[in-house]
Amino acid sequence: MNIPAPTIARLCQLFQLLKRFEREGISRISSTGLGVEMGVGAHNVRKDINYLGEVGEGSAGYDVIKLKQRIAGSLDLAQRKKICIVGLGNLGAALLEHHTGAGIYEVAAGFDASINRLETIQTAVPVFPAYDITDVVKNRNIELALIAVPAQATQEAADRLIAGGIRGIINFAQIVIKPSRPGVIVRNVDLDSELLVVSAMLADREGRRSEVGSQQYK
Amino acid sequence: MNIPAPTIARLCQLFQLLKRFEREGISRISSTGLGVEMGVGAHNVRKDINYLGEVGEGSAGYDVIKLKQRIAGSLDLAQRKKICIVGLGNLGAALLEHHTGAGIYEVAAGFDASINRLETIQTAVPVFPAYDITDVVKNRNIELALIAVPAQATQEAADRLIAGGIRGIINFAQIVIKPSRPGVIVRNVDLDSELLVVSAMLADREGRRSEVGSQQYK
DNA sequence: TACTGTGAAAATCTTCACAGCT
DNA sequence: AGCTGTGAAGATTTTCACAGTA
Repeated sequence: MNIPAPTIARLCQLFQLLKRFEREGISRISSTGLGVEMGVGAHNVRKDINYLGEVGEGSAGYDVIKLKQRIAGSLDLAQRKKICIVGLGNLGAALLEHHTGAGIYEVAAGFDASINRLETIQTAVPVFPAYDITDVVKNRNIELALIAVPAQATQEAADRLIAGGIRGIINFAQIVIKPSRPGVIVRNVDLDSELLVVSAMLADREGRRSEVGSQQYK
Repeated sequence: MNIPAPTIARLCQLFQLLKRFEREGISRISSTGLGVEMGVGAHNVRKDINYLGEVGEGSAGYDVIKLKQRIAGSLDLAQRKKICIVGLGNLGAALLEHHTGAGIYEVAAGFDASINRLETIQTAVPVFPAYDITDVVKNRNIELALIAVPAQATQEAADRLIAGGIRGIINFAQIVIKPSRPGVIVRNVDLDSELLVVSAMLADREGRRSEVGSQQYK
């Protein structure tokens, strides 16, 4: 309980990395090695792992499988979760396929407001009209949702999902969802904003801003 | 120079929000109003804006247009940037369309390793084989790239982009890119990890972890 | 010897409180 | 009166340094 959010994010990244090591047959790895692979310092890796209690073996680094299981156990990552995708436009449809084979999640449903879209889409995932969101989420015990609808439809989609008992949402629209029930975790992944952020960081780091205003940074 | 990264991210979000206000005909807004819309405190909004120097007018909140222009000027967000997309699978192809109409960026090229894919894809964006990445990026002055290729092909794609002079990369694969030249900004947007993070936060916040190990959090 | 685990220091980021402007 | 701008306090996160262990 109460692991800092950045640590949680890095532990998830670490979890994925350990799965790769397992596939590649690497069975033991040091914090330094992990740090290189994750792009963070070895200190940071050890500190993060330390939130889970002791795992390493004194001198010989971490056992890949044990560490992976420890993270999965602590963060409830062991069993597949059911997810759904709301909005089956270009992005939503791509997500539908993208995640099917991943192994971490089962895509249990797709939703779209357009009946026409539901009839023409080619997919093995069962799809439903948007007005069924609440019922389907409830009846199939879907835990997580990806929302890939136009900005102005996002809040309503979220409300329906939450009414059905959804526990977490990843939102691809450039609008902030106001959860109608507390405890729902929302993460925003706005592609346009990501591009802006990269541009802005370049401008800031290089001091290449245009001189529209007169004020300087303090 | 030297604006904190979280502030840069929020300023970009703010920039998008102001564009929406402009479309909706809202011309003036207070820090409180902005905070509600962005899901952060009014203090935070003022502090962020303050990095740009003075903008507000003492008593009456911020002028939407002026504030937007100030952000654009300081963060070099005013003119469209050229971007490209590497990897035209489900996700890459969706991104190709997703961004075409956004207005912030011009999608100047797409790349894929499969010639067959290049011949069959339907798009108005010019597409090229992967081995042309370096030349096309250089000749067309493309500044930013989205990488949506399989994990094992990611580093090579990045190397080619960087050789062509790319300045920023958004990476959709679950692998950390090691830039072959300093100064390139890389942001990772791994969809699987995002889902894991949401799961993990739920587990952590609710103390619902399974008792695989014996240790507790400290 | 090579590595982890962890308290403490440092850096970063957020929140507060209130002076100052319109 | 209502709102911004900002130094200072507070909280959080990262980095460090080194004791402890196999």
